[in-house]
Amino acid sequence: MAAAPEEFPTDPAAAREVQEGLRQRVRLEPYHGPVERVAGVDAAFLGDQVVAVVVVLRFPELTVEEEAVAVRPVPFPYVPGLLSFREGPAVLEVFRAVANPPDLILFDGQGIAHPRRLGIAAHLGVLLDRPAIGVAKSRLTGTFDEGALGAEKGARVPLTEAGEVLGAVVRSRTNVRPLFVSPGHRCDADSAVDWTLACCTRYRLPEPTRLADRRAGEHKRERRSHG
DNA sequence: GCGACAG
DNA sequence: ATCTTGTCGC
Repeated sequence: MAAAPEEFPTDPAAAREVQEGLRQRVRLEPYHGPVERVAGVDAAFLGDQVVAVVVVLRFPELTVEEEAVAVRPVPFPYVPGLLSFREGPAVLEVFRAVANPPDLILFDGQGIAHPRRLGIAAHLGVLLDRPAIGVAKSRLTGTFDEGALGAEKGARVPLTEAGEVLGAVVRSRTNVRPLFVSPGHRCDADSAVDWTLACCTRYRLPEPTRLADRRAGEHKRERRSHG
């Protein structure tokens, strides 16, 4: 069954209203697991199509247990702050193909570190009703003390806005650009950072998100050459 | 009015 | 996000 149209409007103004309503369903609380499965989600674009990928890993082994792909037409333009309306429908569809529900989900984007506190990880975390974390490669909103952020892996400094803690800027690897981690749903800033770091090995991106990103690229490549 | 702006 | 090879540096 397709998502109800009112949940994913085609109009930016209506989309912002949906966010204002859903933000009230976000639950910020410590999350201590236990985690047996961690999923990574990512989306890629090919022409007018969205390629959504979810990779489920075993934790703490971080070995791939299953993956799924969904392709759908792009439903919304890219508008800063409304990313989930562009990738959300495809992501929800790909999750319907996942056999074992993951205990935790890592998204490529913001959690509550968003203008209306409903980045893609918060939005989809609520709809999927699962602990979710936003792991973004760059900042959308919020400020942080750049000088206070150490260069060593594990270093972190709070990302705030008007005194509110939105998440943290985290060094996932020594001497690499930091990640912007924020809770999406059913976790808080500290646990979000801890779980994210627990999924980081030798790369800047945590394994779940990194593998989903790689898989999305592979599917695009083969889909581009064939039919 | 002038920037900033996840992917 | 996407168009794209080799190359510099830890």
